[in-house]
Amino acid sequence: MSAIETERPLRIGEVAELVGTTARTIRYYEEIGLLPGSAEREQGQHRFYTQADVERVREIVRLRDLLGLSLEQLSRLLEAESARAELRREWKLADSGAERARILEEALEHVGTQLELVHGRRVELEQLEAELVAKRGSLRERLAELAV
Amino acid sequence: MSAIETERPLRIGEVAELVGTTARTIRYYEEIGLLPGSAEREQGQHRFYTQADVERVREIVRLRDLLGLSLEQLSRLLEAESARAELRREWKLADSGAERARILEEALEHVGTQLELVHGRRVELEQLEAELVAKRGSLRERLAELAV
DNA sequence: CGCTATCCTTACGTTTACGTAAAGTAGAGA
DNA sequence: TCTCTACTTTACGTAAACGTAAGGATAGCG
Repeated sequence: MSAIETERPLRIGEVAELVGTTARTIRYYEEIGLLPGSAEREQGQHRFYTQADVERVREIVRLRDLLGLSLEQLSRLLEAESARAELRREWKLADSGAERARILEEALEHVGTQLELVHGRRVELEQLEAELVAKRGSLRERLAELAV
Repeated sequence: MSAIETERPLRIGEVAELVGTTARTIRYYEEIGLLPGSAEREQGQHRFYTQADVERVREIVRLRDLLGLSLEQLSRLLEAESARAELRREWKLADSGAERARILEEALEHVGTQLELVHGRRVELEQLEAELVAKRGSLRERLAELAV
């Protein structure tokens, strides 16, 4: 998986295609603060993205599709990610172990929040699936009984 | 769970409260064909619901919240339910075993469709959950390493 | 039979999550 | 340096899923 090319910057259209969405959507997500939007970009200049950015967009789309949250709720849930990006920067500057521990603990909490939500959803779906399986079983039974 | 009272007909407001939604939503679902809407009701008369109707609404809301489908997609998925209600009526008239077998088989297929979708969703969520658990694990590890 | 709460229909309003069009600009390659 | 494509911003459009308000009718109770 290592790179032939050294992180060629991607344009918004390429990112969109890679992720399976549209440029408009990516701009929109930036507009509402779901995506960061590089600070050193001035009016009119093109947006450029790294591979990490692509991953981020991918994750957002994934969560959007899997959990049924509004983008605002998703935004709050992803303070996690936004914060983690921020923390990664801080990480490099932090020298004391205590500093680093604090950063890791925050990250842990964020992941915990996400996990709770995802776990809850999964359990609900599992429950529903079980009920459907049961229903199917009973139908099959009745069908078998008819075939005596 | 047996009844003190014999199926008192419910009004739309009661149903809404029981399910945790609004009367408007129930009317809307009827409007777009997601809910049947009793045929023998004339212009201006109140809607009345049975306990079975409540269950149906509950299931719709549940599916709406758990799967991220549009109401139209949900509608198609629930041809299942609508059809099954219809089939239940037919059931009482059907005398030949072959007839009954056909009805059961159709029901089975509908349940199968739903199950496929729900199962797929669950697997995706499970995958996501696993990834999050892994992430948490790695964070914990790094945190422990700091504390040596 | 009258009262009142809840319902009815009709219709316009609202939010979310983008789509789409227009007019102009940036940037990679020849 | 020119050119062409993919980008930029601005702004209006839209579909889905209801919310809400108005004006009037119904159903159960006393």
